[in-house]
Amino acid sequence: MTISKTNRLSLVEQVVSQIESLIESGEWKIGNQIPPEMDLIQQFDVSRNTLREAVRSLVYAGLLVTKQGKGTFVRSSSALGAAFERRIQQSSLLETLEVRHALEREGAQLAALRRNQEDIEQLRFHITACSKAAEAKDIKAYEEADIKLHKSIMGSSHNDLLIDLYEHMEHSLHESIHQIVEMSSDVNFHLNIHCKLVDAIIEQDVNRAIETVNEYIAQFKKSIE
Amino acid sequence: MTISKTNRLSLVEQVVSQIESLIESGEWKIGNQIPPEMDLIQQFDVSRNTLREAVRSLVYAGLLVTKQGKGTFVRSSSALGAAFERRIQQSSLLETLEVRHALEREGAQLAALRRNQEDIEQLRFHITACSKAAEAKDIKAYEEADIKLHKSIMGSSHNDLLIDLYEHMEHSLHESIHQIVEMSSDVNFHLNIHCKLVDAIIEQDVNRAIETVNEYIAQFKKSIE
DNA sequence: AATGAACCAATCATCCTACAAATTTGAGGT
DNA sequence: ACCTCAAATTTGTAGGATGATTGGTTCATT
Repeated sequence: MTISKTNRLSLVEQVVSQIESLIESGEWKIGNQIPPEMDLIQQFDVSRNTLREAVRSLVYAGLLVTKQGKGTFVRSSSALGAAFERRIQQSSLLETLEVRHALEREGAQLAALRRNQEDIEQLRFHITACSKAAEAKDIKAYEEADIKLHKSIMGSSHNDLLIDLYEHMEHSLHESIHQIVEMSSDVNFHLNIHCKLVDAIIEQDVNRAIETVNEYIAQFKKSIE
Repeated sequence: MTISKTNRLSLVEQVVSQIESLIESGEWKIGNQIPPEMDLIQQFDVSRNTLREAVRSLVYAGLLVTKQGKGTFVRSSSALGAAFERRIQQSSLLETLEVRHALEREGAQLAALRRNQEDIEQLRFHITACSKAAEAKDIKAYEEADIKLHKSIMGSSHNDLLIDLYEHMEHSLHESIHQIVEMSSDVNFHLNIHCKLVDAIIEQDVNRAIETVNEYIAQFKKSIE
């Protein structure tokens, strides 16, 4: 016995797979509207039910989003995001922060090792934006710039899986950054630590980069106790 | 403005949500068969299409699995698993290893801080199992014991989100552990490092725990270069 | 010309019936 | 006891009909 068990893919699974390919290959670009159901029914040569089950699966996974009366649009090219965000919502702030610590520490370490000239320019640009926003006391702008800086650091790690995971903690990031900026009346302290981190990454000082991440995560932790 | 945008949930989304609750609450246990479509149609008072779209979404997410002619069964209680595994499959071994590093470093740190008496017993049990398997030169048993040890360490962190993420790297874990055990003819070195890590966690020596993780991950990295 | 009401077209959402395919069950014959 | 095959159960696929939402068009009123 023990012949291949799940050898046959259902029609729905085949359609799902094809749509995934279309999205990943960039043929269906993020933000764009995909053809209406009727067209896809003909394109894939399946019934409406089959197509809808496939599309609905990808909507749940976060790759597509449907808007009644308007159409269906490509939302993301990775199914990891929606699941991760859903899971994060069920977690405490502390748990999420610790996972952030895990990802940011690794990200900072790798960034210090691998950052190239382009990364350095990006980092300098975003840290300058943070600085300006802090000077102008524009809290909202500071938060925005801070998030972009964090993403830019993560991007300098050149590890797509890590980047992907971090990307989808953005909502949680917003929350915690907002909280910390509100609580600590001293934005400059926050800014200083980030400067230190960017310096360490640019100078490829791995240990200092890691220690700096540890430092500001510890600060966060204290503030939510 | 900022009036509620997506205030209305579609029927399918409502059914999905209800099924998720049934699974998470344990009312539908993992491995068990769920009621047939016809029963669910009556239970949720929706059409077959609507119900099927909901079920199909959860199948894609990895929570359910359907078998034509037999029924639908609960596969997992977390949607993160399937998405994460799918994403990992597209990643290189190096990328995955670095994410493992991120999670294991954080896990070890938190374990050293939070391990309780029960954790200590678990850790001792699994490290002993590793030891015995190494003595008996039973590679397969060693790999099994090693994975259980790693999970046990992660469990000692008492961070459910971290545990959940790590849980679903198991397949990747298998691969890399197999590879490292095969390559390094010296299993004792591998075992020793793990003993050191467990010791550090039991003694609540945070820095040594982190350094030990760094040490064996660096070893892994060398081996796949 | 500006406004707004009524209408229309496109698109997704839901429901319905029917049949196909896979699996299990059980009746009936040997 | 064993085999055969039909029936029942369950998921898979097809196709049609109607409702709901959105966006745009037309057109009369001001």
